[in-house]
Amino acid sequence: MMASSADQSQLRPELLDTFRRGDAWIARAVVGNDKVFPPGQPLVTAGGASDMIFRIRTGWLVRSRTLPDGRRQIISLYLPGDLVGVKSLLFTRQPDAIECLTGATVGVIHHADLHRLCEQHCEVAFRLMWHIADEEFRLHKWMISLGRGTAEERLALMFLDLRDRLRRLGLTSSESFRLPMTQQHIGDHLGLTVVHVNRMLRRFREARMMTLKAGMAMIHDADALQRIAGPVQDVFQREQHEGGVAPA
Amino acid sequence: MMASSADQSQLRPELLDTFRRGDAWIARAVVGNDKVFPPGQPLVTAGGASDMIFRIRTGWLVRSRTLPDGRRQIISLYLPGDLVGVKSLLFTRQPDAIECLTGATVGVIHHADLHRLCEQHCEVAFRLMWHIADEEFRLHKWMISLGRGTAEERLALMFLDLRDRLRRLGLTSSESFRLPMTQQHIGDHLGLTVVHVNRMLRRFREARMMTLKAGMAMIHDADALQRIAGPVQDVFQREQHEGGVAPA
DNA sequence: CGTCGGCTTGAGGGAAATCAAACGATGTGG
DNA sequence: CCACATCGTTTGATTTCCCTCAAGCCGACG
Repeated sequence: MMASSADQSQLRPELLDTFRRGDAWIARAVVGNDKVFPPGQPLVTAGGASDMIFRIRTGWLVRSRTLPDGRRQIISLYLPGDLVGVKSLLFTRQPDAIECLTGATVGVIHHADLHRLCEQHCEVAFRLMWHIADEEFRLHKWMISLGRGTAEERLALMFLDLRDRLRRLGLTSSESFRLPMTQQHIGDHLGLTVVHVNRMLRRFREARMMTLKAGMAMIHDADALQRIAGPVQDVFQREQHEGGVAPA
Repeated sequence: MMASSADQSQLRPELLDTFRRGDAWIARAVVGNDKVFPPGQPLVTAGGASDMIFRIRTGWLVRSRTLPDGRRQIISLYLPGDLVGVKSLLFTRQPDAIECLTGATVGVIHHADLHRLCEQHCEVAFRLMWHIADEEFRLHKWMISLGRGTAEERLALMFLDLRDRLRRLGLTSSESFRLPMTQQHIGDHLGLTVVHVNRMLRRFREARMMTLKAGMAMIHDADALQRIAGPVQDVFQREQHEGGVAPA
């Protein structure tokens, strides 16, 4: 069974069991409703409506918004195990597009079924609420990075964050992982241009901190990345590294 | 009765009634539990725990995060009618500080009471879920602004957004409103330095678009601001102004 | 009257954007 | 099999937006 991100989060321990049961109900509901999407395929288009939510089995999705003049912001990345589109339960339309970064297989649940499930098992509603809260939690983190971080800090933070997320999911145990994003994607996520992302990556490479090549990210010196990202991380992330990074 | 932001949002109409009932229960629960805080007083400190949530009666609150080197990001602004700290129901600790921008009176509900209320009336749980979803919705909007907007765009967007929020709450009907933020606050919210905020404000003033003086914001040319903010607004906001801003 | 917080303005520097072009893979069709 | 088109990456030169540093100003307040 795939580990859930709740295990490592700040979820109140007394709620963990409720969480797990809700999750299990949802997992059961999507069995047999898998859909396969090719890379680049939109699941939801900007300004459109939707009557289903998704649970990713394999592949990466992104939520993004594109401005009329072409500027684009990738708001969040979704990995296997994530629920996607939960807010569409509440809102008629939504201004973001959700699309595949890689080929992806996702389980589909229609709103009607989910509503029924919520009524029958209130842990499901709880699970959905937790999902939204967790996503917001993550957004807070990125707000700091976007608003106050330098290009280096944003990059370092992103790589460490992805490594940790993938580890938690058991999708990698080493310091290297598959990263199915072009440098353009990375720029759109971090609010930088491709050109500048490229330059910063070169700097990381030359400092032997990490390499990004052929869709593979390899972290050579996690401590160094950690030192760069440290200032823009939140209290909890910093606490985990307190022992390793001794202050002068 | 104060208008709620759900009225103008994309909340599914069939849920509006549920929303209102949940809101009413919460409103009833806070009666008589008012607390008064002076300006600058923290309600929740970064890294701390909390066993209560708040509903603002009067005054402004901010959620902010401060980095060890002094950089600061104001993540969100809370106005009268807003619920604050709802996510603390789910998480043990949280990395943000929540504090008063002005003197404020807030209704307090303890987690225990809220839990009971949720069990008795499931509309309450729904109301809480909507709150989190709505806040996330708003964060998405700011991500674009922070990641891809210019200083002018961010400022214009903020003023228009605040004006609209205050109008919806019935706290202003004109183009001017009380803005209890220093330019430092504004900078911390938009990811800019005070100095640069000041320069951009001067530019707005010299272009006779808007003035900020003695804690009062006065919008003189809303269309012009709208033209500046337009590109970084979401589809829905733009649609509202389509008629007014004819394309060339 | 002095000081303190917030506002304002100037001068200079730096981080990231823009503009432009070349390069390397990968794929495709003649 | 090679011409060539496409897509992503890489690098250089230049510009611009915003930051930093610094100082003066204004009103509030003890």
